[in-house]
Amino acid sequence: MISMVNYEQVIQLALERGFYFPSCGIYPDAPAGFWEYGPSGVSLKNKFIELWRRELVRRDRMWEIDGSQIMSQSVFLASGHLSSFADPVVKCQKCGSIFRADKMIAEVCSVVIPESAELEAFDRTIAEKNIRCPKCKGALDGAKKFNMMFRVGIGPQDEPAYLRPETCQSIFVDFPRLYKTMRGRLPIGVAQIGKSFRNEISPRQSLLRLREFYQAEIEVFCNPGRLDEIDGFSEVEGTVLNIMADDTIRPMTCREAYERRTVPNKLVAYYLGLLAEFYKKTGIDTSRSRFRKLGEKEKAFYASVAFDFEVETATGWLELVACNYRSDYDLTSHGKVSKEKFEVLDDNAKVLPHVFELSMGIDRSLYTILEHSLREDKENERVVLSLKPYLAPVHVGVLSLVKKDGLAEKTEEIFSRMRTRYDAFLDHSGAIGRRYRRLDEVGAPFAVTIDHQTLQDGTVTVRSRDSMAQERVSTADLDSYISRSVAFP
RNA sequence: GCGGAGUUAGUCUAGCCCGGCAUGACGUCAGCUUCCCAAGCUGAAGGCCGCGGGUUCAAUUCCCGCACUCCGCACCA
Repeated sequence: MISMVNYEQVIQLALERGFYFPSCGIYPDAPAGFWEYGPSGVSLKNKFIELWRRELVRRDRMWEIDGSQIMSQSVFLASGHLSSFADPVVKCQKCGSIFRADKMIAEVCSVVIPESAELEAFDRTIAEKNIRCPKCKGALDGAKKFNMMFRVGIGPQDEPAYLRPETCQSIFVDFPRLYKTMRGRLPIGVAQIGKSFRNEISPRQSLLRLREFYQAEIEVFCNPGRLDEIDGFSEVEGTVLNIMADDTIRPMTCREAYERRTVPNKLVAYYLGLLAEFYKKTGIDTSRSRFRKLGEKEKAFYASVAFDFEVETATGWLELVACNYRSDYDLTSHGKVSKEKFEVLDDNAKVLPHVFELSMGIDRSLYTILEHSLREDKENERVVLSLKPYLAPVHVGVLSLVKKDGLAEKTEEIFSRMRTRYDAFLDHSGAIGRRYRRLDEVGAPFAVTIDHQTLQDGTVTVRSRDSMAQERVSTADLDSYISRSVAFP
């Protein structure tokens, strides 16, 4: 009857209905890992971002900024990306093949050299063991670092700079100014939505692994001595988190998670709670989600505690948000390199804030919303995108039952009253059932149909997407009906 | 990056072995008809058959290279 969908069906819908599609598609040299959002995708994305603003930024009274995508070399010297965000590679002088140095050496002669070792270590082993190109036996060049950041040259001097590999660096860099000018008090969240860039070796699966992608990041600056003093904690203490630690998933409330020390402090428990409540409202099936506590080896080098928020999709468990307690790693290193002071006054004492981060992948979240919302309704021979009404690219379709007898004109009159307030879609042509099905596929929760009775008594039918049920509504009440139905929660 | 499979209209697809004007369906658009759930009829638009090279009188078809997509592996701040 109603069946779940797979990855292919989501891609198909995305391509056919203008959600997203490959970038530069008409040219043969289109690079992998770049996708664009079409009209339906942009509309969904904008609404998703609005929900994020409501549920996280405004709810927690965070500051939102919008930083540069290109940042100076010094930023990444301080952040560690210049040295650490890179893989060691060697190139064959003869056939030009490129290999991961550590992997190739381990494979050929079983000598294990850590990825982060000095480049000389790879060169030395290659020379000692006389390692040649595994493909053509040619001589190998010296090892180099392949940095995953995109380098750009600025001005005629080609000054080195980089496309940011994560949005949060501008938040750290801007923190001292923000704190002074915005009258800050700890704890304070600073949020940012924007693009980040990573030169992935092998981008895959459309929106799931991109070279240019959207992040919504929140950095919460806090006093490490007062992590259990969180005003809003009572608001989320009953919120259930599916926490996965030691390979088992256990649902527990934020309060339980904190009291059992599964989550280290109230501040982290509070933000995981906010995040869980946000995702519930996106329409993602959160019964198939988990906060996976990362083990020592999996964590990023700056994280002392880390949870990945993951959701089960047709492609397996997918990481949507990385939640890292970054301690004072970032502010300390930016302080050292820039000589800027990052200490602030809290509770009459000077303190270097710690940072807890929620780093959200927007593209992956949108994919998951589509996958979890898409249904094949075999009984009614239709494909339905059951998006939350407030996220739907089209709020309401406005249809004339037939074009003649003045119905088209009446329909346009009703449409023009709605079009600046809602994402409304006007359609006169074709069989009415076909037009309903088309709207079902872009997730429009309602369709308003103007028929002969409309001309007599001023009522229209409102057909709802999920139930296909219809009711008559007076045109005088239409605005409040739709506005109530598509309002954010 | 490695191994495998693919790439023909918006989408899916036939043709490829065996070289000779590019198939069909769905969708889209217009008209007629019906008037509340993908009905029917008529018509139309839409393709350098992924890109580049080679063989050939002639390449969607055979050969080589590349790009991209998908699946596994690896990678994944």
